[in-house]
Amino acid sequence: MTDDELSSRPLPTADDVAAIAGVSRWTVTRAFKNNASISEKTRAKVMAAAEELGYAPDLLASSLASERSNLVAVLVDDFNNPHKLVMLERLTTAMRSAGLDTLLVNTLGSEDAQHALRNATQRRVDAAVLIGVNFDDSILHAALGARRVKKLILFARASDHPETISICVDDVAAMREITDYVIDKGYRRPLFLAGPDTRSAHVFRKETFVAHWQSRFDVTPEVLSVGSYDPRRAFETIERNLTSRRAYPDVIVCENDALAIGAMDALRHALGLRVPDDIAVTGFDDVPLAANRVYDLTTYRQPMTAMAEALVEVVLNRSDGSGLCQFGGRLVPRHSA
Amino acid sequence: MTDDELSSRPLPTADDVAAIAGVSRWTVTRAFKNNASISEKTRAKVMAAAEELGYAPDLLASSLASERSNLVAVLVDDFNNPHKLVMLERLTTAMRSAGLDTLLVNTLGSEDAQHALRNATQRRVDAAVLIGVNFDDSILHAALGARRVKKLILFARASDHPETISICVDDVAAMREITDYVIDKGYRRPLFLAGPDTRSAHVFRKETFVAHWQSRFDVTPEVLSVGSYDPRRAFETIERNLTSRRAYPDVIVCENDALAIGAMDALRHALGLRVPDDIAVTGFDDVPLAANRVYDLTTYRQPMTAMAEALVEVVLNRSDGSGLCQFGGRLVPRHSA
DNA sequence: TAAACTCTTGCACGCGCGAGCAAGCTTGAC
DNA sequence: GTCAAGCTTGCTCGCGCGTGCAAGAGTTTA
Repeated sequence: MTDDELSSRPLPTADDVAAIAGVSRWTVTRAFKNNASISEKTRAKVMAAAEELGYAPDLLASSLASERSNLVAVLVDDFNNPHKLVMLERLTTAMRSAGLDTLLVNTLGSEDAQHALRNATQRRVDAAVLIGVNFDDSILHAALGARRVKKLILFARASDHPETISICVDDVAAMREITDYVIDKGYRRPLFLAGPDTRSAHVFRKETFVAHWQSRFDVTPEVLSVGSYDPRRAFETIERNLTSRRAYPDVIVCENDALAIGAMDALRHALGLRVPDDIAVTGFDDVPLAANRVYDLTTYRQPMTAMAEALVEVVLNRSDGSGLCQFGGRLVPRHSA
Repeated sequence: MTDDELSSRPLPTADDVAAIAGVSRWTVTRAFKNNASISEKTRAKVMAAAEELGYAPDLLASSLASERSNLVAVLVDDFNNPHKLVMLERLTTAMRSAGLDTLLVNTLGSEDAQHALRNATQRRVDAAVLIGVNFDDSILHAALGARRVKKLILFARASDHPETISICVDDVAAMREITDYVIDKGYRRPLFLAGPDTRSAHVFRKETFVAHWQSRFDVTPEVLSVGSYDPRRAFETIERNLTSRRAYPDVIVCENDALAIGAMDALRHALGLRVPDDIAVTGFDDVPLAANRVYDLTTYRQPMTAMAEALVEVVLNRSDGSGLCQFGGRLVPRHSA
């Protein structure tokens, strides 16, 4: 058959396949479904006919007729952090091998999350995954209150909201490990560099660091807030804050790698200091750039693949989503601290 | 009404809204459609009822009933290049404001593109956008031959395939501009660092550079191939290739920023050279990191926003997709060359 | 005031498939 | 050979909305 014939022909449906295979339409449906009650012989017959026609089930019609769409919305509000790309890669990989498709939703600024969420639910997504940073209580409430989204999952972020499912590392354990590492290395004048000040959906790294350091030395470590995870703003914050000082900290513990990289750049290029000789730096996430010899950043790697797989389990209802904030990661010691 | 009431109730349909507004279901549909034949008065009435119920049209059912899904698949095969994040951000922004949703498809390695494409078409996407690098002829043929995808768009990449739509900068003009810039700066011993060797869907930067340099000096510049856009591999390639040399090039012209950054790292940290004093470097793309003071990379910025908007026009059939590979970008001179 | 026109509204039918039940078939024990 | 039990297959009805046409309402012109 020629291209022209193909182009003018509508896509084959289950009826077409059924006609060729000599079975009913519903048998065709069963052939494409796991655990369906169908004999191997007829399934083979159906598959052969499907192959011949180039048939593939219409997921749209399937979603409409059933309660499952196998579509998951992933909402992202921060495209500046390269770590998001790593997350997207892991998530899409895990989801695709489980037959789940990804609807990527850009929340276009913090005020837009509600629209984004509504938009996603109009496509009947089975779940919405938030991998952004600026999602606060009002958004969670709106999303859950209206019941427009079946499942709300926070990825790599904790939440105390009871109807939300969080999948993340045990931030407390992780940050304690970093703190102890820094202390073991002999640093005693720390500065904690924090990101945005979100409320319910956030990380507990700052609080943990402060508390743990206090418990070890009975002094409250200094905290500096950048307001976002933008490396450029971290650069400016460090530059502005440190230039007028008489005494520098000896280590800057950062809430994530984006901040750490901005901080290192500021230390070296704005203040003319050496890392780690003058001031050490630690991060969190282990972004690709952290392994770069320029930065060689001591950081903490989250078990992203395992977390993505856990997310799939939750979406498929094979997990109730409890106890998913206890993932253990791995401290990656490098040269920066 | 309580949360419980809401949770047990199915989502409102157009029928529910119609009942409250005292109109027919089709009038409700019209109220949500632009350019529909409906009076302002009834539209207001419908909207009030919809607001009351929290109704939003079901895009799934809408897609099934019509020939448009307002869904666009974006296929990505390379999550290592941070530039992809910029593209995704621009694309999703432009598409969402045009009412198009994004299906993010990870092609999971080069052999998987066909499955990915089929997967996308099962959701009736209006178009498939390829922003990867490893899409070659066989994939384009399979996709177009089976007619399973209505529109195949290559973003930021040229193609000579007649049934494919390319949206990209004029690589020839861009690369000539870079070449002339490098020449004007006085560099005379160039090395071109190329990425993967894809066939039909690729950039013409290498060819243009070679041809243009030849036309200026009548000598063929040296070309080194990395095989991918991975900065680490660029690092290794440069390190391995330059260490055993007696004479260095005075400028390395890279096919994109990822390569340029890997090359700069190798020059500085593996070979102990200074950039640009010993060897200058240029890139292409203007990734966020290029503006970092550590790299301060001379590069070329593609008009990503305009390109994303052009893509939307193509998807919405407001453009036939011709002449979309003539976008003009901007050379961004920085310190690296 | 009637005719002609435009704008607005309602409706039959279909998009492709799934849940759940009922009928047909096979198998094995008696 | 008979009947119950299990397995396999077919089918009715519906998911929520769009297309295209026809009827109704409103407006203008002669």
